[in-house]
Amino acid sequence: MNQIAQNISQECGDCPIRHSAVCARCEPDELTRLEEIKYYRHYDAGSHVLWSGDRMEFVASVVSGIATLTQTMEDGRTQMVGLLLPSDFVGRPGRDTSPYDVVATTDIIMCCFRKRPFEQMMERTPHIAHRLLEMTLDELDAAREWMLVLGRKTAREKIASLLTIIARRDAAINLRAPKGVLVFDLPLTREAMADYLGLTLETVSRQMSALKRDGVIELEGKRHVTVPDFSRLLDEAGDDSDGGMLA
Amino acid sequence: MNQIAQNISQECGDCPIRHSAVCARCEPDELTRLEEIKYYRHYDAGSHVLWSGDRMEFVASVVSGIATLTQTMEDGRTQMVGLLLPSDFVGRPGRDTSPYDVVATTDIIMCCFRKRPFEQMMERTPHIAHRLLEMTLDELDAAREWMLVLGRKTAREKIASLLTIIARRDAAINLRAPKGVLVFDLPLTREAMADYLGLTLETVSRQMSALKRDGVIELEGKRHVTVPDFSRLLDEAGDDSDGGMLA
DNA sequence: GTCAGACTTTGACCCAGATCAAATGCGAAC
DNA sequence: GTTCGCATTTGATCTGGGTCAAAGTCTGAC
Repeated sequence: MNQIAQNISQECGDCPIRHSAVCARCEPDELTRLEEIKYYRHYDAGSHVLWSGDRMEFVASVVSGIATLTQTMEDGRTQMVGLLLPSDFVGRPGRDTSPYDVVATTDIIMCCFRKRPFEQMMERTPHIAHRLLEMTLDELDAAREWMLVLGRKTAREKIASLLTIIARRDAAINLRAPKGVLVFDLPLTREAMADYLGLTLETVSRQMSALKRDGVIELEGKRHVTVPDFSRLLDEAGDDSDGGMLA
Repeated sequence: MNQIAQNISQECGDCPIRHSAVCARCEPDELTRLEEIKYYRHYDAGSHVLWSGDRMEFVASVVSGIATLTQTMEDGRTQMVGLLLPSDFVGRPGRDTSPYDVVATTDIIMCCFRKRPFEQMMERTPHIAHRLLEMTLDELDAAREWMLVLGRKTAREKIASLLTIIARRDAAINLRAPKGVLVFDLPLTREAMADYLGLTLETVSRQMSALKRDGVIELEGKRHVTVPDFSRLLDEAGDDSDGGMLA
């Protein structure tokens, strides 16, 4: 299941998420102190990072890979409430049980900090607290955006909205503007997409087929997606024409 | 429309939200500095505090009354993404246009801070930044809880969930435990409830009638609600039996 | 007291998406 | 290369909640 990660002792200075994670604003000396309390951890695709109700021993940043935050009702209905990408933060200072299941969708590496030392450090270094506030506000905006999707959009618009988000993220990683032709891989199964969108996997599949039939997307295999015209996809998502802006 | 509030110059020390708003953690001297940059503002029921896209000149705390945060699509579909109760915070340091409409549901009084001075003050007083982080994390949890409601619950469960929230809040204000018999007034119209729940007002009305018929609630007029057995209501909401806990 | 207008309830019907069921890939293990 | 298991697609049917329409009901203004 979960092993202590490869002993490639990484230095924060070389870290791929150095400039976007919770440590983004830290000065070199602060980074040094963080390095003392951090450790890496690897999780296999499909394994649980945290179970809802679990005691959390640490907070962490996703270094690589993708994880999901989900809530499940007693009868098994589940709703994804967050998609964790590299640099996203897991856990809440001052709380010690997780209200959500955190599941690795792909193999992931997490940069973990034991909770107590991290909390102490947060009190002493405003750079961390400030960055965490900023990230939390971004997540809150994203959650509210998603409430509109869940509450008011049709199945087709929901799918298009999700594709839009993934396409944007992918473009951002590759330092390209999200417009024109875009190509990316879906990091989620149809079932995970359904859990994100409040749909069934059958409906997800049907709407993917419909978008393909209508030329909004092209599929190669199940996961490899080409968007011939990003603005067309935006229209399908029902978003404001300008497409809004992310942080 | 909006007038500068009654000139009852309030002192922070006597403020009803003194211990739960963004200023909750402030020391007396910090409060003094806040008092210098704050001003009260009154909005009539039904009026807009902010329009989506507006430049925000201030951030603010709700002192009394209820406001809503909503998002609207071009074709008019709207989704409420936040319910602002006394002590809740409006606005985001570091951003200057509102992504949402903020509408006063009842007459409200806001304690406003001009943005620039507030931001400067936040940098100097960690008590404010820390409290704001805490409040934002709570809101994020609430938003995620709401994603489960929007994505996976039936209309009846949605209504019961909303009633649960309002009943809990009301019990908290009156310093009573949320259990047994509860009585409160609905602060929202059927349409606002629908916008919150991702339903139509007709469905809201039908489900309210159904809950009444089934003895889960009693109605006196349209707004005055009696819950004879809170645990029954919790069951209807489909929440975990323990009812979860709020901050 | 009554009138106008907004809010709410109720009914009839319809449809998007759920449910149930069966094929169809498709990759990993042997 | 065959087989097993899983993800996905597709089809048939059902239904919860939406839509359209018509009554109530309440409140505040006069």
